[in-house]
Amino acid sequence: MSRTTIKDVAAEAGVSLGTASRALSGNGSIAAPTRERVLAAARRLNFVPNAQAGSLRSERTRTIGLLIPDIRNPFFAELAHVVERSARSEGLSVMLCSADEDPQQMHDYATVLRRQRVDGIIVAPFSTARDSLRELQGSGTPLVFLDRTIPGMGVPAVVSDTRDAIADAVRYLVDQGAHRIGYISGPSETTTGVERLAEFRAAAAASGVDIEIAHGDFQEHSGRLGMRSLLARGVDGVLASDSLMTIGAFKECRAAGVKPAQDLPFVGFDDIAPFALLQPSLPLICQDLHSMGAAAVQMLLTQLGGVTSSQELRLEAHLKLPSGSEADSAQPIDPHHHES
Amino acid sequence: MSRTTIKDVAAEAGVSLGTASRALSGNGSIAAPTRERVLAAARRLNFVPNAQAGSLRSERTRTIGLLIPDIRNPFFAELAHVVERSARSEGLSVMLCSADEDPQQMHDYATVLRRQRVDGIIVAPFSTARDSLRELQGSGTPLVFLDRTIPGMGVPAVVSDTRDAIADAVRYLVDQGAHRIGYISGPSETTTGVERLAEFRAAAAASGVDIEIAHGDFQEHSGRLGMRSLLARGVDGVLASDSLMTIGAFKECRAAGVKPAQDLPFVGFDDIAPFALLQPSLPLICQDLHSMGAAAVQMLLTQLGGVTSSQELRLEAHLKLPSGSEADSAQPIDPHHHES
DNA sequence: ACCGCCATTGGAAACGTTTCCAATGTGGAC
DNA sequence: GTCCACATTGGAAACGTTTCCAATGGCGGT
Repeated sequence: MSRTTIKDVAAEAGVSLGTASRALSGNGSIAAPTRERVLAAARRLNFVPNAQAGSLRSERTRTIGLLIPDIRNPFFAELAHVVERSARSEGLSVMLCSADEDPQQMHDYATVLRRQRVDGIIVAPFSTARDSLRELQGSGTPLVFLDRTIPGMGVPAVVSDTRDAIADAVRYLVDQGAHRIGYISGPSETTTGVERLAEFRAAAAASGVDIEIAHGDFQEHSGRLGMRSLLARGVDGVLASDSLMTIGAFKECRAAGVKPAQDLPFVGFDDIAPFALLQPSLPLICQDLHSMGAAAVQMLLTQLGGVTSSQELRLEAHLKLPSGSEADSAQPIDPHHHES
Repeated sequence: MSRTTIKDVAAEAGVSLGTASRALSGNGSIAAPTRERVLAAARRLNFVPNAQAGSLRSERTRTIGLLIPDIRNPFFAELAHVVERSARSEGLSVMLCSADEDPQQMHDYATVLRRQRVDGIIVAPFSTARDSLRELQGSGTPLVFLDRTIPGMGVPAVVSDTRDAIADAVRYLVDQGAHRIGYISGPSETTTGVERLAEFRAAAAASGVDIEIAHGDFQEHSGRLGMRSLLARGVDGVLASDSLMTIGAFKECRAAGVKPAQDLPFVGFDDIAPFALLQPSLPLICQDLHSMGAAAVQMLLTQLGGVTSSQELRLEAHLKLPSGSEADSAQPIDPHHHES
């Protein structure tokens, strides 16, 4: 049993309960020999402190919440991994919540996290979850938005700046001979959905190319439907605006007997591992996931330190073209194996 | 601020603290009108109970730990999602820990979960983490093994039974003309690594075909190395024993100018979404992820109920062949869009 | 030698729930 | 009419830490 409490440790070490606590938590002054004696006793008794009791008194849980739309989305899985590592290295545990792109579920999770009294929350929000998030904000929980944001809430955010990458993508599609570019957009409830669409429109206008828009919801299925609709509208180039819709669009092409990136100029989104299997490889808009996750944790830490800010950090995304296909790069086939 | 406590709610409702608690938690008898009054008061005050305080007294956290090797592995991402959903529907929160296939990290997480006093833990273990897990077990935390197990620990487990699927895969490769089949194995620290290898050996022996083994570690990189080694050894058919190594093996083929499943008969592992993008599509050994995750949660619930068992549930995996490629099935190209 | 400061320690309060126990009231059975 | 069982409620203890406060002792400065 872990029925061992700090009281037992104190007795074993021959000190008072308060002293034992100071030795174990590292707060308050304590003589080195005493600390050693307590630590030894704790080790001997295989003592593991009760986090509930500690948090109750100290009002800090050393735990943060991570509220993402869907862990099955490889983009968010990778992001979750990065956040988790960063947090861990700061001594924070992460409670992961995957809301299935559903505002109601996001609301429920927000309550769970509030009940758990997490020290702070990193969230990729929908605008339709604004009320739930305001509630959290009102309860004093430090928030950081990641990947997406909700303008006007005064919450600091880490997002990608996709303007140039999308412009590059449009230029690339035009170079490939496209005159009528289809775009599969994300939902208007997300800033990524709205902004990327606006950036695409602007870029297309600058290039003087025709466009067709299919409205999607960042799920694979809508990628399929979007591509189906765009094909019916006779586009000769397509840009999908997230990884799952890229997968869906790709599948639909296949079902329609069209080879994306060969028969049909195509640019996908997010550099997730399995895309590297595709032959010929896909042009992709890549986000700097690692920096995003790490930055979000740092921002949250800043807030936990009592500093309130509403800074928005924008990290450049970029267009990544297939290595050898356009003969514009003489790079080796197998540069370095381990991607991390 | 969420400075509102149950005491405030009690005052607002004009009842004692104990009564308020009974009304809110649903334990103990309480008159319906009283309960309504308390609930109304709680709503009015926007009261969210402090989980730490409750757990401290009740010795239950309504939280379980999920300890998996790597959330970036789509197999585990999907599994995590299923577990999370099942747990949530039982009113349990999940604390997700991703150990990067590293026993030391698994040990650290085990301590974190113990400190958090989670009610139980679902874990996909390495045998090298046996000591950490014994410690958990010794502390009285209910455990369930998922995907992998450690024999002899008396911990209930949910695993795939891959014997028949692997035999089918070997037969398939032979049918494709293979005489010397390469196998990329998982690490010997996992039961999945050991058992699948044994099953492969047995199936190959039964088919009278030559084999070559490359030892991997369930990471993409080792899939590459494994495939490289196997190609050098002149195999004419390959089976990779998990999803990440399938990705690695696939990439290596590409780098070597060999088309897997065309030039080289190939069977991969796990039916993860992006594999569906491949053209021609890959024969895959598929596990019943959904049932596995749900069963693990149910098993853990049983244990939380005080029943100790060491039951091992084995769910059949199966070989899934490319739909039309072998002309053995006349199925539509696009059966149903939404996979969940 | 005396005083005061600081480091160290012990003791106890406090955190916000749940749950145990006792007190009260209400209804039915005899 | 009396008594018992039961439902409901109030009050208080308990959970295991952290942290505040006060007490002790040693040490250097004067």
